[in-house]
Amino acid sequence: MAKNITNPTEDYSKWYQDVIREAELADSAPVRGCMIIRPYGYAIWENIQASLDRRFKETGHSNAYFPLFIPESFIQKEAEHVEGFAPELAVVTQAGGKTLDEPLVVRPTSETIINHMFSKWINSYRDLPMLLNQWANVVRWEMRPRAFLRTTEFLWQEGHTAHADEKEAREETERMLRVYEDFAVTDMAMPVIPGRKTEREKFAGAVDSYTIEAMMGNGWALQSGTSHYLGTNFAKAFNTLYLDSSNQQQFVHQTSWGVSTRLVGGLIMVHGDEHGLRLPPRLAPIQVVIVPIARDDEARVRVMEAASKIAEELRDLDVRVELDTREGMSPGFKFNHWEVRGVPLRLELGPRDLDEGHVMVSPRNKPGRDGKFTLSLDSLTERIPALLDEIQKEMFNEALAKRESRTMDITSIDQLKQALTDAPGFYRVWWDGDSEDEVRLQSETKVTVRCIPWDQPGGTGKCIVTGRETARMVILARAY
RNA sequence: CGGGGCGUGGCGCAGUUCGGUAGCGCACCUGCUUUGGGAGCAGGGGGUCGCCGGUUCAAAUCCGGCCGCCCCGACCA
Repeated sequence: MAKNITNPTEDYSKWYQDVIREAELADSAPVRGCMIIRPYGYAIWENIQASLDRRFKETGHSNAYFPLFIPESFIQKEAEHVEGFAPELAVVTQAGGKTLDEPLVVRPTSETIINHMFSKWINSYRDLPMLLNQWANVVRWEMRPRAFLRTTEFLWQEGHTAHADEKEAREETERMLRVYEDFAVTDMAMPVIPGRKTEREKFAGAVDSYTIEAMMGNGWALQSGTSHYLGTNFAKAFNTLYLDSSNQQQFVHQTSWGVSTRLVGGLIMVHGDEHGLRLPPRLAPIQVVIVPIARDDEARVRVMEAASKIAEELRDLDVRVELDTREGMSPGFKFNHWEVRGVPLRLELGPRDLDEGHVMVSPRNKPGRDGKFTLSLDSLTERIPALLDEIQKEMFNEALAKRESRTMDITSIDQLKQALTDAPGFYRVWWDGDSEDEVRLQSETKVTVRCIPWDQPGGTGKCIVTGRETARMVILARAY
């Protein structure tokens, strides 16, 4: 097995950290909970950004940038918002050698500062909808940091929109969750369950929160993206008003939505295996790596020439190719090097292959000798892009099959407890409980209501906690 | 904040019980031989042993204090 990587079945948390280290995705920082995102990890994030940014623009949003520092009083203007965020704020009280008159909060999210500006910019219904997004870093002083999944400072995008009425704002909320769903499925090859959050799990300050929930390799859930209908809560706190066509003052209806570098953690845990990282081709910084194999100088010249030509031809097709020209390393070492880093396709090219007019192809999702096959040199430009598409689909199907095999229908608390030890995963249950029931369930079993899926099975059943007949099915799981 | 563990070259660790002036594996550098699944040999560089204080002829080791990190839990994207 892979050196230096704990088997995921043995210790999942350790495996996760091992993969991050060995694939050189991130390193720990001198400040607790903070993380250095290394070039390879950052390249994945850049691909995530590029793909999402395109989708945001396609749905009419523009990027802007709001400041890192927010007056402390802003946070306090919306009651639920303060309550939710106060415990995890980093606050600057000293600057420029003086104690500040008003402390500055390092943004945990930007609803307040954005509303402050919206209230200045929005005057008329003609100014609406206002559709903004920003790529930024935020800080939340969480108690329990985990690389990528919950770091003190993290990178994300936060969309903030203002609309004339509830209907339009709710459509936006749903639209953006669908954008996240499509991104997760199409680019991350990560199946997700879109749905609504319960009262207890929703965003501090929102009327309704929606989420996409993904299952990680250990059966736990990862909240992978959220979209909130904020109603007029922030508009009221910040007086964000517009004049409608009949000259009446109205509060705007707002949304906010975000995904973060947490997605990189999701990518690791949905697809990673005992050999390390596996990246879906659409997000892989390197989609194809060519490992040249040469015994002597003469062979080296021949092989390098052929390899360079292949690399060039594939690059012309916008395939992200790396030619591993490093010398003095055995092919085996290189194979492992790229496997740990999750490169979807590896081409091995030596004198023998050249003589026979082909390359050896090793797809990362079928590691080892058994998964290898040959492709003729003249078929590469046609086959490689197609293969990348196939791998993308296979990875999604594999992840979906895994999730389905670990999703069960549960009808009682006892059955739930049994399932938690036997088969950690997602549990579909009928649910008519309230926040208190959720708290009780969590303290008893550690699971939480991940979401009320949009896709409901229909029919009714007995609620797992109250015993009442209900038409609402929810997903329970342990969560990161 | 509660529970557990750990601080010794870049990484992983041994040495601490019983004080004697720091070692192993990997990585790194040089050379030669190698190269189809993590190459071999030879040579080499790198550590005030988390910090402060104490005991002692002598402290990684003993004593006192402090700091930090990791894991598990409550909180959370």
